[in-house]
Amino acid sequence: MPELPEVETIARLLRDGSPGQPSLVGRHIHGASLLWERTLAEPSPAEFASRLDQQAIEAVSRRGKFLLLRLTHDWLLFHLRMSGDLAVRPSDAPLAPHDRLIIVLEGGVSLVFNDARKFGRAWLVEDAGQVLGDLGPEPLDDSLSSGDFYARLHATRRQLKPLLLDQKFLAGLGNIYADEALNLARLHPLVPADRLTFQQAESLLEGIRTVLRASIQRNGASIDWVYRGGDFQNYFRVYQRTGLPCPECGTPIARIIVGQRGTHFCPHCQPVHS
DNA sequence: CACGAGACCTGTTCGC
DNA sequence: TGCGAACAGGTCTCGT
Repeated sequence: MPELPEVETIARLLRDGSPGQPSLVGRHIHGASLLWERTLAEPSPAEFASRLDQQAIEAVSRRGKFLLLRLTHDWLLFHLRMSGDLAVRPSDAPLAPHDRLIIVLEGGVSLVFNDARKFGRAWLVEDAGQVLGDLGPEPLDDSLSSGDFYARLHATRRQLKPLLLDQKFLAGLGNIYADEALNLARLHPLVPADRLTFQQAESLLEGIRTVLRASIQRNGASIDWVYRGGDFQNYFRVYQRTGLPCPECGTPIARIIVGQRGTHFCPHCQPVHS
């Protein structure tokens, strides 16, 4: 589940709370338990426990697919990878399957990191930049102009699909939204980036922003057993719709493998040339 | 520089 | 029903 819209949804939930679910902002940390060692990227478990003590959560935000908690002295960062999830639970709730890290807060609530596949990671660091350093621009940030985007595309000959998945090129897109954005822009996933015209670059940026905004509006997409309450999966045009008719022209959606990732597109609306 | 393969993991679904 | 293969929202590292 976790690409930019899903991480944004979780960040908003943790920051603003929801009916019956308090906000995390302003809460002091009363301890932590690490149930799967490798979930903690840094520091050591012992240092983690001692440094968390006496800090409070000051702010919650997102950068790319990272969830950022600004603490009194440090930053607590999470990356959900494939199956991670963050939720607030009563501190006396029993452990659930796949719980990996629990941060106990004041007021009888805990922040729980649950992750079936164990790919997700948490960092406690003084400087968030040391973890986020290489990330490309935020796609929804107005300071990214179509001129900038065109220039970035023309700096490489890489194929569009793998390029959009590269977090150094642009932060936050994953397999779903890369496919959806290319479809909206009517661009074939294998086209070399430096072959796009200015107009095509513009419409790709437009497609990226359109699909990300639409998904955030629907609280992201929920697939399989990881459920966040979002329903953008009901609005996919190509992702995981192999063989189903293109919403634009009715041509069956094709699936190919690009960079070892399933890639979905309409062979008619997204031709290889022009 | 750019690409592909393999690793890290568990769970679900599909084909025989 | 059973069983193995394929596949899944991500990223890192290594070899060519």
